[in-house]
Amino acid sequence: MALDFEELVQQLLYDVALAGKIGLGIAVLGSAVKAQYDAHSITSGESVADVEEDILFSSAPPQTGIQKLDDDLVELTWQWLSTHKEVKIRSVLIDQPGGSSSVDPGNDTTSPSANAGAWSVSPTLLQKYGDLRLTTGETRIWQAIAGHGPDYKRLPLMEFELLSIIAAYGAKGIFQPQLVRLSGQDKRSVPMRTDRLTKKGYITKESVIALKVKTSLLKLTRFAVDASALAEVDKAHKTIIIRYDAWFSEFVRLMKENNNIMAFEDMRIGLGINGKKYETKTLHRCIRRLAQVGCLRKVTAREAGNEYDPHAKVRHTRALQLLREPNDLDRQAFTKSVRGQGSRLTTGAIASLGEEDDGRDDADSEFDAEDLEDGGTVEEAEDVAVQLYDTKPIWTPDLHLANLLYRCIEEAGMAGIGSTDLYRLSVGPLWKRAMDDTLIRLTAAWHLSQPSHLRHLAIVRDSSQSSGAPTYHYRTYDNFQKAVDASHVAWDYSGARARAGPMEGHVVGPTGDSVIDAWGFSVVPSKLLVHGTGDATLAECATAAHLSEVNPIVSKSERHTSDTPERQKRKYTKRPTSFEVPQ
DNA sequence: TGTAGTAGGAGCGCTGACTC
DNA sequence: GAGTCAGCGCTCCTACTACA
Repeated sequence: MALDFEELVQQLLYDVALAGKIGLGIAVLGSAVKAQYDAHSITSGESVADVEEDILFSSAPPQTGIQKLDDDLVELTWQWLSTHKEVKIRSVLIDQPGGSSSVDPGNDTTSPSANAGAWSVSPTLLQKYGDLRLTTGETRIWQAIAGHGPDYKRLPLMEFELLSIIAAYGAKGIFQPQLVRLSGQDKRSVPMRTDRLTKKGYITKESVIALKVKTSLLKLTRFAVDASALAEVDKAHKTIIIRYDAWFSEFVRLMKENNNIMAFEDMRIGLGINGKKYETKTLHRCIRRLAQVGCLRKVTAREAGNEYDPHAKVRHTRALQLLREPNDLDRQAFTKSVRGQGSRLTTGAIASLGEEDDGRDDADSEFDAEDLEDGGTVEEAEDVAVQLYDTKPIWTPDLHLANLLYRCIEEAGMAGIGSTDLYRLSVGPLWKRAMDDTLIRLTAAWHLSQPSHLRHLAIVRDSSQSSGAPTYHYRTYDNFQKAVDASHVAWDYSGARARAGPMEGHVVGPTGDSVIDAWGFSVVPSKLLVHGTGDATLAECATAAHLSEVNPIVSKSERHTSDTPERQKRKYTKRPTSFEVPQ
């Protein structure tokens, strides 16, 4: 159907109003004109000669109106619009909001707000009208943007200003940081106002990662586009845009299609981000947050075996398992951290983590070989998924870690407990390093870690094989003795030495144990002390320990003038690999 | 590769001005 | 006085970067 010129002007008036206070530039006007004609099946590049043959013999009515979109038509439209009683012309050189052309959609030919296919403005027109914008009256702007007349109770002034800027960016939308710069409003107030606009239904607010920051993409509700048009919008922004909502929907769909368990690599391929490091890192964060709310867990799954080669090496793969039907809370967690569950994790939240995550989640190595090698996994009968940590840890910050560990190990009885089970029972995977440190202190020299009268509280470390890899195994002193008596284990090197006597340099009491002072510490022989009394300055201690030989300040005066800079540098940077402390 | 530091986005809550 | 709006201090979270 042909487009009547009056109808075209009415449509363009709407576009001018939609541009709000920013106004419509010549480039966008041209694109809007083209879009209107495209919508009425008149292509801008169609030649008159193409339709001449049809005029006489075609059953279709002859086409009327403008057949070709060129500079003259756009300029004519501009002039016609500018004479309209409701339209005003303003100069961007005087009052352009934000003062940056880079964020001004008024002449942004890539903006899809008014066009199906952009119309490229000629340099002549750009020079003539580039600094001018068409704007219209307040009532028409309100009608176009908000869908109703001016109503500052319903839509406060500051919110309307934001809305008009968002409207000016049309279907392309605008990122919240850009909106802050353009509006000049306080950056802390803008998110709240855009939230209100979303609740009132004026705009859509989509959580995305774009411009290398996590932010929101804002669009008028009427410009909410379907998934097929998203790629075009992304192109218009000329940046990587990660849409959490779209990811989440696709994520859930893929999980359900695969019986709620799926290899991580397959998920990456399914989401179309295989080989994209940046997107993969972001996906890891989303998965971590989803695991934190208990919607899914990371598992290591054994790949289906080779039926033709039963001796083929079993391969494991990183996988994800959906634990329940995702809800709105899970969608929020996928998008962002639920407030209070980040660094301020509650004990309950920690206990519900149920995943292998000790802070390495941002790296691709988060599912690494270590996860596969740890013992204590549970193999599922059906799809051979090996689940890690299916028991909630019991540690809370008000429990003394050493006491808790002793209790867990003691409850394991004569059989003892492996390190993986100990993690699972006590602190979970999150505080692995802290627990490792405590265990090393307790067991590296277990016969010295407790004074003799508390030896029954010592923890003896042994080693065992789990999944083909050596792991530590822990028993209490009494339980280890029982295991020895039952011929299940034998006193190994450390145990034999402990039973043979204390380490060299320690004073031995009548019972063979170290002599301890009133505080429970071993008494240090006087021959090991500086001057034999233990009363010395730091410098004297350093001299006695021969630290001056490696001290760069001391050696500075001895530096030979003939040393090369490289040799001097080596001297200054020389450090001992370790200090030998006399026993 | 892991960690610490930094910058920016966003949310919470308080306060003051304004209106009814 | 109550409700609303706007501004702002403080804080947390996230992504990036430099460095060991």
